[in-house]
Formats: sequence, structure tokens, C-alpha cells
Amino acid sequence: MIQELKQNYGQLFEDDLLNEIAQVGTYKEVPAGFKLMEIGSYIKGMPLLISGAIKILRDDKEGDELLLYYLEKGDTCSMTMSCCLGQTKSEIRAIAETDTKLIMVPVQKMELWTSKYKSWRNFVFESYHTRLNEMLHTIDTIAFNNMDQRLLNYLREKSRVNKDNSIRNTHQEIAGELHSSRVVISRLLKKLEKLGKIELHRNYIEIIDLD
Amino acid sequence: MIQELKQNYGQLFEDDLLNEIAQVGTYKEVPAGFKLMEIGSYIKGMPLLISGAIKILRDDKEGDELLLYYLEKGDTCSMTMSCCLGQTKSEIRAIAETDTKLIMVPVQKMELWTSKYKSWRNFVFESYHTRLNEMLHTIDTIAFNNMDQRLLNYLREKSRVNKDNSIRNTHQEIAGELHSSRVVISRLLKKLEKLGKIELHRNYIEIIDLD
DNA sequence: TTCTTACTGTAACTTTTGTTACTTAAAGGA
DNA sequence: TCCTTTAAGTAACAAAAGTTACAGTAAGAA
Repeated sequence: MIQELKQNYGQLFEDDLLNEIAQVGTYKEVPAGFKLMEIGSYIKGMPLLISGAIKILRDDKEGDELLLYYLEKGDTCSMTMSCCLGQTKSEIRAIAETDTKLIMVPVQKMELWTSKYKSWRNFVFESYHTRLNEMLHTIDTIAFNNMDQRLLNYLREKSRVNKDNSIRNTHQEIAGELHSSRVVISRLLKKLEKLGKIELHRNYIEIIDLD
Repeated sequence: MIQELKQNYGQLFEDDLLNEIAQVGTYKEVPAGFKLMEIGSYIKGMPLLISGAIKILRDDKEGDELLLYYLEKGDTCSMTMSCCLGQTKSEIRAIAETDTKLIMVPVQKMELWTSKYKSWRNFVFESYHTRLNEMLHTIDTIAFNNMDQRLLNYLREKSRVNKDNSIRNTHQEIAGELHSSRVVISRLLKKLEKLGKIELHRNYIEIIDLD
């Protein structure tokens, strides 16, 4: 674990902190689709991502989903930190988008490290910063774009985080993450196919050119 | 200023910190409508709200607005803190919703206080926490609700923040903050009036019962 | 192989939201 | 007072998104 840590967080954290993390943290490998956090559940640990990607989702009362953003290598979950302080329940759901390697750090250490290590403090602030901006971006997308534009963004992002030119999802699943309906998504995808941007297949979508 | 500080932040901060704030901070009273922050501008200070309310707005490329949330007594602007660290430009616009009293703290002090005062650190984290949740709530509203529901929420919030049963805005202004069009808002307001929830007048809306 | 299930395509229709255009009316200045 | 400006009401239409229903087809199970 310590090599993984040094490789990914070596420039960020001082050695003392790296050692502490190695001592109390647990290394985990989770497969794509693994649920790391459920809405309403209490939070035991804070994830430090080594590789892979985690998608963060929000639910409405009817249980419909909405994809907020992805966490990637070097990211942590600001929501988790945020919740830890208030001892509140999770407001979001976290699911591994790809096979993911991460280190789980017990939340109790949070406050201690925050006063002890400047680098940790900076890391935490930096995380909040990127997360707030990510949320702003999410709001922009929802508020200012039509569904066709949102769908394009979605395909681009998904392809990027998965490092895969094929989107291996059904239209139903995509509709869920965009909080739309299957028929609407099928319709718009067909339009994109006619524009030569994608190719539709059963269970996957081949990206041709999304510009 | 120091009384204002003690009254509003006395339980939160230790005396040393209160004194430091009093030394370097500047007390300000701004009238409703005053622009405190523009998108793209650099940030000089961090606001600590004493009374009143500030609305935080986001723009799209065409210059259309969207109301994100209000800052109130005891709040500060996490976006500002967030920007300070990265020395980046403001992503949002801040305009006084009501006459507002606040203390402006130079951003240079941020980092120092963060390591020096535990109470400051907690305050900053707490701010991030509430702001992230506020953003989540904003996303919920936009993504999961129709315009009529959003309008209802808007009227409720506005009335609460202004401590006023009349909404003193034109339909045009409301449409702007909800990122909709005047005609749509007029239409929905008329529907609410017919339901007996509000009364429409020129330049203001009387709230009857929003439940 | 056949059968069943899940995924996709598409038509027809509804609802919601946005747009254009025009009218009426209130407020405030000259 | 009249005139100008701005706000609000409304109709008619257009576009976007959601819904229902059903058909065709690929994939995997029996």
C-alpha cells in the first residue's frame, strides 16, 4: 500500500502523514458497479482514490437518479468529509464506475490531521474547491443545456473516465443517470447517429466523433 | 464593529480571533441591489454576514442568470474562500438582496487563521458543508421539479429572506433568477393566483398562503 | 433448437416550456 | 393634464421532453 500511496500522494503529503495514512488506512480494490456509499447511510471512512473512477449520484423522492460527477485518481469525496464533521448521513450514492483502487481512511483521523498537517489541510481545501466547481458545472449543464447537449457531455465524460470509445450501457441506464426517460434518450441517440457522431449497437454505443 | 462581531460570532470564535478580525476587517453596510462580486473579477475579501441577505447568482454564456442560494446572518461565502486558495477568478455574482451589514476580511489572513485557530478551521469547514448541501438542494430543485414547483419555492424563500409577505419584483426579474421567460412566469403566477395562493399587483406579489 | 427476456426503434400523443405578438393598464415625468 | 415608459395579461404557435403502446430483434436460458 505504501508504494501506491507514495506514487499517487507522494508529492502532496509529507512522509509523516503518508506513514500515518498507511498505518490506519485500508487498501481496497472494488469492481465496477460496486456500491461504496448509500444515501442515508452513515459514513465510516474517507476514500483516497488510487486508480479508477467513482460516480456520485443523487436521488429524488421517487428514487430516480441523477449523475452529479465522477471522482478520479487523486480525488477524495468532499461530501464525505463534509458529512463526517456534522456526523450526518450521506446525501449521495457512490458507485464504482470502473474497477477502482482506493485507500479508506477512518474519519476520526480527519480532525487531528487537519490541525497537524498543513499539507492535509491544503488537500482538504483543494478538494472542497474542485468539488464546488464541479457542482457549479453540474448546475450549468442541467440549467442551461437541453437534453441533447447534456447527452453529448455525458457520452464524452463517460468515454473519458472509462478510457473506452464504447459506452457500455443500455439506453435505460443512460436515461437514469440523466434523469430522463428511455424513449427520449433512444430518440436523441438516433439523432446523433444520423449526424455521424456515434454508432448504436445492442448494449453499447461506439463513439465516432463527438466534436 | 467589535460589538457586532461579538454578538454574531462571539460563541463561534475565541477572543483572540475576534480581536484579529476587528483589527484587519472592515465593517460595511451595503444597500439592497449593491453588487458585491462580479463573475470573472478577482477576490479581495471574504464577507462575514452580520445581518441582511446576499443572493448568489450564476451566469450562462448568453448572460442569462440563475439564482443559486442566499447567504444570511452568520454565513460566509465558501466560493470566495475556495477561490482565494487557488487565486482564481470568481465563478459567481453576489448581489445584496436586502440592506446588508457585513465585515470584510482580507483573504491573506485566511491561511494563517486556518492553522492558528481551531474555531476558524471549524467555521470554514462548516461553511463548506452547508454550501455543498445548499448546492445539492439547488440541483434537486432544478433537476427534479417543474417550473411551477420551482416558482413556489422561489416565492417562499424570497419571502423568508426578505421577511416580507410581498415579493417586490417584476415578473421579468423573477424569470431571470429562475432562468425562464417572463411570459412563462406570468402564466404560472396567474395559475397560483387562481388557486388562491397569491395576489398579483403591479411591481409586487402578495403572498396569501403558499402551502 | 425454441422460448423467454431484455434492448432498441418508432409512432402517436400529451405536457411543459419557450416564443412572438399584441393589448391593456399603471406610474411617473414633463 | 397628457405622454412615455414599463409591467402585466393573453392568445397562438413552436419546440422540447415525457408517455404509452407496440413491434422487431439480439442474447441467453431451457
